[in-house]
Amino acid sequence: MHTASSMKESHDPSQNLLLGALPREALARLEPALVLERLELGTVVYESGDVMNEVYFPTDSIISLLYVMEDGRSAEISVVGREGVVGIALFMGGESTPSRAIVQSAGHAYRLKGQKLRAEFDRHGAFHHLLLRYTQALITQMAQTAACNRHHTIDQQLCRWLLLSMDRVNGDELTMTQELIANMLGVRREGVTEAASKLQRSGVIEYRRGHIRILDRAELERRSCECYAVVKRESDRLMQDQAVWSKDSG
Amino acid sequence: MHTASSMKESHDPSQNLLLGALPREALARLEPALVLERLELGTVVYESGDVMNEVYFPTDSIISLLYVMEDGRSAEISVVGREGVVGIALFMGGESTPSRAIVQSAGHAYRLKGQKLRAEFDRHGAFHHLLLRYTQALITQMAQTAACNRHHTIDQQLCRWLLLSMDRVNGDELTMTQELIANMLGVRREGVTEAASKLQRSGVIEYRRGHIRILDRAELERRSCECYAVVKRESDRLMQDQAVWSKDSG
DNA sequence: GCGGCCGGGTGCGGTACCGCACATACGGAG
DNA sequence: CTCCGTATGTGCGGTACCGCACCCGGCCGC
Repeated sequence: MHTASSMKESHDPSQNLLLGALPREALARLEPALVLERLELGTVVYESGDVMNEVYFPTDSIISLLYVMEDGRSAEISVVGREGVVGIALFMGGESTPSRAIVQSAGHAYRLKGQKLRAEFDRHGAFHHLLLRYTQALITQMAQTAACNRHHTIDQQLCRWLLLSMDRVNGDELTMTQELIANMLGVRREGVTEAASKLQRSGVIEYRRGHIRILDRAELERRSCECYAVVKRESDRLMQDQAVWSKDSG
Repeated sequence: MHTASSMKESHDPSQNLLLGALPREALARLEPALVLERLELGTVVYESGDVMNEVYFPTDSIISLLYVMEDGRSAEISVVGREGVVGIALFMGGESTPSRAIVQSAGHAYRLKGQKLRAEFDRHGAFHHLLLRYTQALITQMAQTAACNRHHTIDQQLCRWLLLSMDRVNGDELTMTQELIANMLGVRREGVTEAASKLQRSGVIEYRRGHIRILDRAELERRSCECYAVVKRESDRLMQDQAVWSKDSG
């Protein structure tokens, strides 16, 4: 009874914000091809260089796009939740990317075959418009990550990362180890431990063996680098006028 | 007489590889609207947040996309030369980005009004296809930059950066100060000085007050991190089958 | 040919992070 | 309740880079 997930849940494609922003007709065309899927923590959705055959529209799961270097070190380049879609290379035309997509927080996503995706994309209606705008938001996130990696401390980046995750999950608790976070940020686990215990001592968060609860979100935002706010603002700007398009033809 | 630029030069839109890959009819439609422009070192093509009104197709100039943070520190997130176009937000639908575009190496570019760009883009032919593929290549470059910023040393990154610049310029000489390079990489000028003088002592490059000449490209590639090769390989993959499309309808 | 400016060289102390080694303790499985 | 795997805490020496201060000297303009 400590989480809602033990209760009966209802699922609907429009819980994903991209799908939810589509006009009725467009969503109706896609709906028969959307397959609800449960994604467990750590599942690799795409491996670097794999040819993609489908895309995923998360609802309550979070998927990280991770770069893995030759020596095994890694860095997260962006994170995708209900606001987005994993597998943009399928409509951008590349069929694969050199990054890995891995489930960072267990949950659900709707899977869509590449062929169906492209059929709707190629109608050049709301779906097309929406996916390109989302891609631009994703680009902003990657660019900000690049700059953030260069200039900001682990303390700041941990705050940014917690905020990005919080925005994509229900409730105020995240299920993930510090080791995992370290892999995402591309830093040592001990560095995350230190940063996290500072936050805990200050009463900003509270954690125990793989669970993190946010206690003071405002303070978290204050301690974060500007990168969180910049990405959020730009994402909101790019996605806000979906409503306008939803009224047009699909 | 120390550079070729004092001689009579010929300019043609197809010197830009994206324009050059277009089928005849498509290029013919765009050509009347393409304006050749000379871009001087340091010119700011777009400022962060500016509404874009045109895009630029470089021929022999190089334009850097730079993130500038609140405290003034900066980091290059990608670089665009004759293989690409500056201003993707215009066709992706966002109209602006939070990054600055600045001329990193003087030269020429063809300017195209946003309206004309969109008209051709919205025909959903070769131009549309080509620009989306290019955008994916750009995304790869940004992602690699993010990871590179996290894990690689200044020495490695300087090599990567020199190689990326060399690929976009005619000849074996670059005109740029170490201060400028430092801004691009987001590091101290002294750090670049040290890395560069190591390369000079080893006979890999040779420089004097704002001019860098590459003497041993193979060695430069050896000393670079993997990031250069990864980006190059993926770029080539994404752009190679332009020819296929050029034969189809424009 | 001379002065000044700007690009580059060098040294110094400080810090953030690394890699490693090992201690501790939570909390699920039995 | 006990055991044990694994998540987390901590310390230590090393390094890459930072910010600053200052010098040097090529090169341009007069």
